[in-house]
Amino acid sequence: MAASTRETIIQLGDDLLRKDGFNAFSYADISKPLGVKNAAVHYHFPSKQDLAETIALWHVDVFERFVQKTASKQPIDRLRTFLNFYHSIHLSGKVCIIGAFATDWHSLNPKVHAKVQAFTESVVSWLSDLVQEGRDLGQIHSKHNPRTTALRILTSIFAATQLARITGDDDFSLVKNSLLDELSN
Amino acid sequence: MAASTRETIIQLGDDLLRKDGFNAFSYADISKPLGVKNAAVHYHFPSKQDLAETIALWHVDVFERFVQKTASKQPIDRLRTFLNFYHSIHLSGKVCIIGAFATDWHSLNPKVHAKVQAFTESVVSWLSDLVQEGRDLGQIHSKHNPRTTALRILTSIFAATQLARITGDDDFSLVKNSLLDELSN
DNA sequence: GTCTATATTCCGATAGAC
DNA sequence: GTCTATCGGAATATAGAC
Repeated sequence: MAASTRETIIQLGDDLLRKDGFNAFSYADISKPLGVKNAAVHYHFPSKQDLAETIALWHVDVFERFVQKTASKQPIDRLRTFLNFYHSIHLSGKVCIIGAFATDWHSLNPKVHAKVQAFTESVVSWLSDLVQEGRDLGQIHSKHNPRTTALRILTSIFAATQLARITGDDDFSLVKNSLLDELSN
Repeated sequence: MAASTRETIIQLGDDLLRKDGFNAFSYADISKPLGVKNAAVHYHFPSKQDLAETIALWHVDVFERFVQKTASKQPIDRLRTFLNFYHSIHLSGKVCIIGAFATDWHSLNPKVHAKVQAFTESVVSWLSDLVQEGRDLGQIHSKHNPRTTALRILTSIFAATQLARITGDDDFSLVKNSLLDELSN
């Protein structure tokens, strides 16, 4: 099925947000590829905050599907899939949405904050469960409590998508591979 | 000694850059506290890119002094001081300059990029040396190569300054303390 | 050398056309 | 329901006053 205008706007907005940052793009950057005037975007998303909120909700959806699709995998394989997903983010020239929202935090209103918080907490929670399960099964090695390990995985890999812009692709791989090496039993 | 106007601009610019992001502040935000018109800032820094470049160079200076001041410490204590420095960044409501520049990367010109790359490489290099030395002295425990461990420390702690905006202060401490726990022998 | 008045462009947003 | 013409304001930057 063809993507609706609304869906296309969300996609373009998400790309711009994660490539350039919330304050670096305008509605004109979204309307131009669509072949309409910038004001047309305001019909679908009255304010830029509304768009940001919808982008956050879209990530909730995507992650929910990711969770379901990987639910039957072994914990260590879920981790591998998670890290591969971040690798694709890096290769596409974007950064993780969590870091993008975090550095633009003070430009976003409370409604956006709430959605981003819910999304982030769901990722941390999912990772914590993965670590706990993996440890119970003897697949994952970690001396910290599950949430702490989850935070260490998440911070390292999402910062790697940022750092690699500065220091190069190799450093992304070093971070990614070291996480797997370290956590695998 | 009283800070020069130029120095004050750099300070204000750095604060705004790390609190709100490069595209979220204007010269008016800098000129207002100084009691002058926004155009006055252009005399000191003709373009915003010039200001960004100078901010990057300022961080090179600060880090150089940090390195010298901590040179006589034991590796594990240097690490502790480094992580405490990031704690103060977090408490002041800012994020690490590396992450701030990284998410705004495509808004910055090649001259800024070069300065940020030099700064970042000096931090990674310093951390790598610290890890290597610490391991030789039996103070630091790490199964990866020094650069990889350095990258894991840096990514985790700078992302923690970002993540904690979303999930709260506790998570910053969890990351920070787990790094020390894990690396200390 | 330092700052102000001003130009130009672009931004987010509203009102209203179709 | 969808998009355009347009507004008010803010952004970066230049030219020139003091």
